[in-house]
Amino acid sequence: MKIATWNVNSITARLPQVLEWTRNNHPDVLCIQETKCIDQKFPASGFQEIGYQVAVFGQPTYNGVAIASLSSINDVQRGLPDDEADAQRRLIAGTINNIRIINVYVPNGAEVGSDKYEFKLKWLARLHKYLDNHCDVKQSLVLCGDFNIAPEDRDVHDPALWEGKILCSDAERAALENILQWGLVDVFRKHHKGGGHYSWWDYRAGAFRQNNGLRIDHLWATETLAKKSVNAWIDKITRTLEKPSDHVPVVAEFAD
DNA sequence: ATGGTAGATACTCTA
Repeated sequence: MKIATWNVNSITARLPQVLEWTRNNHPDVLCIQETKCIDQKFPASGFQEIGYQVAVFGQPTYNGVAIASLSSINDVQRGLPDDEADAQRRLIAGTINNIRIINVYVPNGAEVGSDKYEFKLKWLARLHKYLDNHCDVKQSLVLCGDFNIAPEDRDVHDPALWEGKILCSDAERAALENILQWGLVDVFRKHHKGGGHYSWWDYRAGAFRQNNGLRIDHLWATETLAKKSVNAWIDKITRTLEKPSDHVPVVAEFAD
């Protein structure tokens, strides 16, 4: 079972690239963030043509999440249970081959201390509450997506530069650690202990060229599933393509 | 303290 997560920064702008990557890498499940696309316009047929079905939860211009899967997607949930009707669309969950998949696009937070920052911390607390009240830690479960947080300094190209900044602040890291403590394992870190592994590079100031990246896209699993993890990797090559997303796929493989 | 780029939508907002 191969599961991947990728913030594509617009599914319509990235469709040919996403379909080609999916055909070449053939994940069982691809969790997509920042689709920036209403459900009626989601290019579902493109995925169907290569053997995938999709579950989508989008909105115009911003946010939006989707799951593409080779097998059927059951018990789909769109949004957090305590979301307002017009809430930003940042979570979609479904059960595939008896694995509960929770795909999230955590708010960016803009700047430490801003309203958006407070919204981010509250959203993370609500995600934690969702796990507590609606998920089973003993089940095979994956929480993956764009977390918009680098958990530790080894996930940051220049920790001194980023210290206390958005994506790296203590409160964000603490909120993330609380969610991990619910009973999840960072599957990438099971296989790679060192620094220099990033999943996002800013479009600006030649960040990718200088490898000025952060590891903010994650794939976490409950212990039941994590112990079956045989490999995990970040597919950096997609960032070198023409018109790339600013994020690259994170992939994990599990024994059946 | 600010700029750099990209995407969608409508000339601005978000990241």
